[in-house]
Amino acid sequence: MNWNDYHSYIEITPPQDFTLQECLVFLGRSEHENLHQIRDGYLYKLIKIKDELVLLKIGEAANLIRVEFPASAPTLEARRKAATYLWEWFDLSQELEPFYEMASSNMILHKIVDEYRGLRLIGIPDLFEALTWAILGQQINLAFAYTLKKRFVEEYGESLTFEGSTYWLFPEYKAIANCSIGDLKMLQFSTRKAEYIIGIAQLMTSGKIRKEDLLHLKDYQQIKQSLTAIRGVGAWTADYVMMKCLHFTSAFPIADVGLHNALKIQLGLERKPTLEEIEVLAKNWEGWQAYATFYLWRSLYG
DNA sequence: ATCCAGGAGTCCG
DNA sequence: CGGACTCATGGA
Repeated sequence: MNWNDYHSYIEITPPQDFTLQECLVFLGRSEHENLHQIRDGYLYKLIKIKDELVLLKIGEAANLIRVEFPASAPTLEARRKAATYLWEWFDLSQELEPFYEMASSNMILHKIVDEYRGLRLIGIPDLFEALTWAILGQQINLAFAYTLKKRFVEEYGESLTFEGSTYWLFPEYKAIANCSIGDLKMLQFSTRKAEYIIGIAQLMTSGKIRKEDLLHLKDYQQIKQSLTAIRGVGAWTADYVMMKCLHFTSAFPIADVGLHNALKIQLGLERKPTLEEIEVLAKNWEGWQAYATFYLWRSLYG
């Protein structure tokens, strides 16, 4: 991780193949998003560092990522954690050349990697958030999923108001472990979604699911099995979480409806492709299925 | 009104 | 193991 500390702000030197603007386009895809804001070309994000809410203002300065701390003077630890957070959020450890190399000769991918070059797989570093967001999105349209998330965040998350704008933090699992099914049903969660999410909050509170433990397993299949053993987590959710939270570039949520729609459009099909057809199409994506999927999702947002 | 949505669990043979 | 059924409700 390459960053410079100027005490009141920091600058991160991104790796090759990084374009902040492309990442901001993806982050700005939904009007309903309340876990970050984009204004005047700057990205605002609230994070928590040792019980303290820290607002980040992220922008570009001469090909560097500059992070300012508009709401309060940052401690050294806050500056370090901010750099670490951004490095993970934007997946800056990844070397994308092999992906672009593969994609350049791929019938489906070559056009979109050219168009969105520099886009990184925007992650969800917090495991509880990744799991919860995936479960919220199961089998309902995305607009409604965002509505549910907004209610959930604004009911159980912490917030900071600065210069007239309110910034939200995703709820912590400890705060949700004590919820009843009825509490979440009041937000229009289905019984199933409420059960799954409270169950996961309880598993995490008791230490039975931890991101570090999953990452230590290393092996793709072991981690996927550990995840799908959780009630409410099927193959799609496990791959989604491995892709967005655990940084597995080979994770592949092959049953994803958004992926199907993107492939249908890219290929000019009358219908969505079948799973068997997708397996054939993705034959050469080996090792980069997550990035291929992510770029295809991006293609759905104009 | 009708169909679909960034699925998962359960049951049945 | 593979397929059908159930959940559950907003959006287009």
